[in-house]
Amino acid sequence: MKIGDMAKKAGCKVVTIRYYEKEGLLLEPERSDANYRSYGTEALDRLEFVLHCRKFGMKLDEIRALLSFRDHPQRDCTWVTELIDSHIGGVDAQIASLEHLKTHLEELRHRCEGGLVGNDCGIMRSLDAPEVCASCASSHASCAHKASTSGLAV
Amino acid sequence: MKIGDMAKKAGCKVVTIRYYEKEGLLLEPERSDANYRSYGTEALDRLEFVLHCRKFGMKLDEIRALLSFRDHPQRDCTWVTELIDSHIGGVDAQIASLEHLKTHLEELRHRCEGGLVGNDCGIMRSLDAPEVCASCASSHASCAHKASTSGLAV
DNA sequence: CTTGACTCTATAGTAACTATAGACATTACG
DNA sequence: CGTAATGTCTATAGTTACTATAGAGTCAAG
Repeated sequence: MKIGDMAKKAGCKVVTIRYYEKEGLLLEPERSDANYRSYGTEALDRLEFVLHCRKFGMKLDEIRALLSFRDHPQRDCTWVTELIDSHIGGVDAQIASLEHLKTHLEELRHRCEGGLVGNDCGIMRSLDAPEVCASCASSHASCAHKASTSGLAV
Repeated sequence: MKIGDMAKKAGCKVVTIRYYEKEGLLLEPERSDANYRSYGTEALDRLEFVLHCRKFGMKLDEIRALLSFRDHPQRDCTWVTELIDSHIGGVDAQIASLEHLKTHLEELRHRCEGGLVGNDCGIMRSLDAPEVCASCASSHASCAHKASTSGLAV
């Protein structure tokens, strides 16, 4: 199986496979006479594992750890459940933060119903000096987590 | 006002100010004899405008456009409301995607209640070959938007 | 046999910073 | 007044998970 075939089967791009290989997530495959990568079904399984993990929002570092666990299953997989738990927590925090942001954006949106002159636009004025909302001023509950990529879907 | 003072007043880091300057969001300030940046209140206002926009999740490119609108207010600010609207849409999509991801993570989490042996861990098995969920298989509704930074809070 | 599709490597770019290094300036303390 | 801590300067590299590009070699179909 050549790299393009595997990409098609796994539903990812060719460059992604090469990238994962360079990152050490995928093993270096055999090469053909023409130096083309040649894969078997095990390599495809491994790639799909990685892609599934990505869909669950895991970072490459975390996937690296999961792969080594997959390669050498130890006694206890407690840390795997902890990883998932912490992911759920992170997703919760992101959702909360986005909900909060949304209320602010909607508030901002209602400052201007369009067509107003620029130097009297309510939105622009609000961007100059927005009111502080209670939950923004007092707590940092919704600001707790770091920015991270989202937009992953299963 | 030196750069550190302004950073303190605006609540951002010194490096961020220098970065925004290099990106053309902030004007190049006067310099002291020792080549230190020296700012007035206008510079602080502009910085705060930028930071407010960032809290609303806007990209530096968008802020650049808003700044030039701020500098030269034209007749019509319709595009500002459109910008906000599209941001609200983006946030909605992100929330939907994260909610969807969360259900999958929770589903995954329940595969293993901890303490199981690695090579029979339900989570690991699911990562090898997860079931396809209806909304994942059929539609790409929740996968529509690109990954982007979130975690912004006002 | 040539044309188009596929593969290879290496490098640079993306977004919005963060971190580091090395040098100079200023401020506080004793 | 000296010195040590802090603040400022520039330039460069690193972060994440890819994406894009260039230039060259390989393969399959007509």
